Amino acid sequence: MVELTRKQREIASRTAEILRVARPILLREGFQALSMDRVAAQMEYAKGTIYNHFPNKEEIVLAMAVESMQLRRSLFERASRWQAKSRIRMMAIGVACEYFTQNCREDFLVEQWIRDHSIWDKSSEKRQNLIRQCELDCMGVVDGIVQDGLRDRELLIPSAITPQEFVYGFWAINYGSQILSYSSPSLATLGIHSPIQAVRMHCMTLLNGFGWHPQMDWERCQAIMDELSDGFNKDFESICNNRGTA
Amino acid sequence: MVELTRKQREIASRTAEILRVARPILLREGFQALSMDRVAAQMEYAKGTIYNHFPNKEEIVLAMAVESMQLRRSLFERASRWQAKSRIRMMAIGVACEYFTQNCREDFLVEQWIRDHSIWDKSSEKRQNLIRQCELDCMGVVDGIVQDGLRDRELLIPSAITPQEFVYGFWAINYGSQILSYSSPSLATLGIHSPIQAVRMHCMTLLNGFGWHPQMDWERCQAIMDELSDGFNKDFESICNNRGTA
DNA sequence: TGATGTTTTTGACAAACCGTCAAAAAATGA
DNA sequence: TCATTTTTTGACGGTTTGTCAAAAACATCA
Repeated sequence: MVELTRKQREIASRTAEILRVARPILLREGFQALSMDRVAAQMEYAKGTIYNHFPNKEEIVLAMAVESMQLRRSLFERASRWQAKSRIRMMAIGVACEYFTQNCREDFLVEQWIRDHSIWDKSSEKRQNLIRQCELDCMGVVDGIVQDGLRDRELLIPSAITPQEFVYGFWAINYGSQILSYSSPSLATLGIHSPIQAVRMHCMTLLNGFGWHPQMDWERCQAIMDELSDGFNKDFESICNNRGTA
Repeated sequence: MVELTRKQREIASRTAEILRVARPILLREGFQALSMDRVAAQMEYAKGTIYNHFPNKEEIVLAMAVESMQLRRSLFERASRWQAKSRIRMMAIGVACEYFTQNCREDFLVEQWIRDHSIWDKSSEKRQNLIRQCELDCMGVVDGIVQDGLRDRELLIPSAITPQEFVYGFWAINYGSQILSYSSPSLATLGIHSPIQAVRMHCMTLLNGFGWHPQMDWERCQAIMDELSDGFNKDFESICNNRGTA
């Protein structure tokens, strides 16, 4: 049953179309403004048809989030394949995070919604698992780099924490920074003009502090990060454009 | 006009009562479940009366957030008054964060809602400013500690970032961790069993990495954090209980 | 081609919610 | 006591959600 009838393909493509229509509504006007009526009207279908694709609007949001997190995972995987010492590859993940927040802003924002329990709980187990899997995969990619660092004796993690908890710190600082820089009422007023530079500096200090070789100073760190940015830009772009094809 | 009539006092106290009723609905069932009808029914008032207190439900959420952020500010201020070297006082802020997340879980969750633009934008300027002020104050408290560290030459911040951006890193890691540990689908599955310990470790490494004296190892760090916890517990508790009196 | 059965689409419908406002009720004060 | 002000009420118009029987479109086969 690999063959799909014309009708079936039509339906499948409409699922994607719904997400395409729903996305700007969610992003620009929030979850409340995203109504089934409105999506239906905009697509010139009856409301019932939309309900054939998604049982409720929460599920639409989760479906969008799956796409976004799969994109993030792709960027992480690409970054992790960089041919360099483990620490540089770890920094490459940071570059992927920066890229994601800056160039895939909409996807980053969509990711936020899944943290809302009332949205999460109304969604199907199937999509919840897809998201869990993505999160697991992302953690796995970074954990792989850490494991390489440990194996090559370029890094030594204190016995008080697990490698995953080590990763968690970077996750938290990046994630926290992204949320704050998006939603905090005017960081500039608080004296924070370049949150991205600040996070770079903190990550460098952390990596140095944990003794991950090669150690480096700010100048060298910036040079490497910029080099990584250049190296990835084209690849990242094509990943962003070709997504959904897999 | 300092004197309030009985009626006026009645009305004022009802505002607080509304928040008391609305809070568990918001926390347990989310923003959508929080309806004016329901609050009114539960308080045995007509809906119009609730609208006399708040022009919409967004404003109720922001009012709750103001309370929560004022509590956070109080905890920060208390922590910052600890008589010790600047670095230890910085760690005291970390303890306040831990306390807030663990013992004032509901307040922490309420804080989240203000990051939702559709809620923020519908609220009154007055409450928005109250929240901005709280955030500014919190930053100010921590910045004060950093300034003391700089003045006493116990800390030297790289010229590439501002003192506020230095603070930002700690804000981000704590904030990010709180959000992740609350909403990430099962951190334990990812191998993260003690997010709080992990954050402690990362903060210690950061503070050491920036050369903030006195430098310390994990054992010493834990000892100090535990001591701070003990020192604050009673004060924090009474702050939590007496809030709203100011 | 046309008759028959299946799948898909449709939009009217009940229930719930938001925010308004004129009228009713309560409080105030002379 | 009665006139004036303040507060409360709940019915109302306009939306939204999710359902479901009927209509339309499609597939299959004689």
